[in-house]
Amino acid sequence: MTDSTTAVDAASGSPSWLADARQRGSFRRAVRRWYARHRRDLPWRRHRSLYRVWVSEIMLQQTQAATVVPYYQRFLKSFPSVRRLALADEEQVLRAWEGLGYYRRARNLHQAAKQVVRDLQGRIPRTREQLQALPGIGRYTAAAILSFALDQPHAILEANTRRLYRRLLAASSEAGSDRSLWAFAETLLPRVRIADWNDALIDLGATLCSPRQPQCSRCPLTRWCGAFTSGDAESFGTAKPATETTPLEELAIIVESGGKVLLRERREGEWWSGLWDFPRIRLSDAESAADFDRLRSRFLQETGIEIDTAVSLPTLRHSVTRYHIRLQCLRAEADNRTDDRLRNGYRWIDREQLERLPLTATARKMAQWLSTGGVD
DNA sequence: TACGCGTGGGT
DNA sequence: TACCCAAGCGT
Repeated sequence: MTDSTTAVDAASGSPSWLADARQRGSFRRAVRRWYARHRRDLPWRRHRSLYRVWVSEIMLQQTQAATVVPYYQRFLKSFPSVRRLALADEEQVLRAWEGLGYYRRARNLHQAAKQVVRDLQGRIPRTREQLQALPGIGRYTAAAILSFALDQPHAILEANTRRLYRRLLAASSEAGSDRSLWAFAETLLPRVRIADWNDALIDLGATLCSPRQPQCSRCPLTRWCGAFTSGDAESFGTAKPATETTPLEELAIIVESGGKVLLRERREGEWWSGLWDFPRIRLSDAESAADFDRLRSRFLQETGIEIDTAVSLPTLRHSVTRYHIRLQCLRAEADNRTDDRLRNGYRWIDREQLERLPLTATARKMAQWLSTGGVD
């Protein structure tokens, strides 16, 4: 190996070794040798079908593998086939997804399953174009499904491989555009054993080529790595400028009346649409949770229900994209329970139903307080 | 092209 | 504690 291995061809912007078939072969063997010894044992790699890989890939979008594992296993138990998924109610599907976030994924997956059963006799498409026509499946997911389930020759580009390729190319976030990274991935793609190849690159990116403190000393690819050669591998791992966050103050109230609690299904276009939530009020800068009379009147406006006193519960903190929400929680009794006064879609729900309904993450925590009779 | 979308793990 | 980040897609 010479010092010029990681040199970059000025015209194409790609490293000079990439044009050399022998070098590409050497690179591929290094990847495969590493994978043979270090592959992760993940449930969606055990017995692969189009359906199972599809479910796993949707769950894995923007979500770490370790987080997905228990959800994947439960989901397949509840919905073992595309037909069973298509027959399910959306509420059941969202309940199985609850806690994973990005609930649009679950609704798209459910819609797509219904489409496959209704229009395609239950046969999941086997081409990238047809897969990408289904909701929730983009270029990466289509390529992943076909390569993992059927070993079709499609390159992939996602968070792990994107970081790995940026480092290999010593590309800054501007130079390392998705267009050039996809092209790089396709040039590297071997002719056979594509599923293993794509898994290998993902595992390398996930376990060695991590965003911070990459394990270059254990990496089989340092000979070809521009970032390693530059001596500053870490700096290529993160790219995004931090977006400014906005703090929000909100109030949530558990209101009980005769064994029922007040809940509302979040509507289309709102955050957490399709999930159920306790009554929630956005507090302006001028409003304070300590001003109970004011809150009482805001609550009446929001729900149509009057409360007299309330007990404080813990304050929860959570984020939605660029908003950091401080959610103050209260518990109260309703003065009455006349359904005809309810507004904005609020409903009285049996406490036992809380187990069955899909709740937002904060609502689930509050429901736990309710069922255990206290706070952790 | 850039932003909205959720949550939990890691540091 | 308060960040950063994750097997992306849709608009």
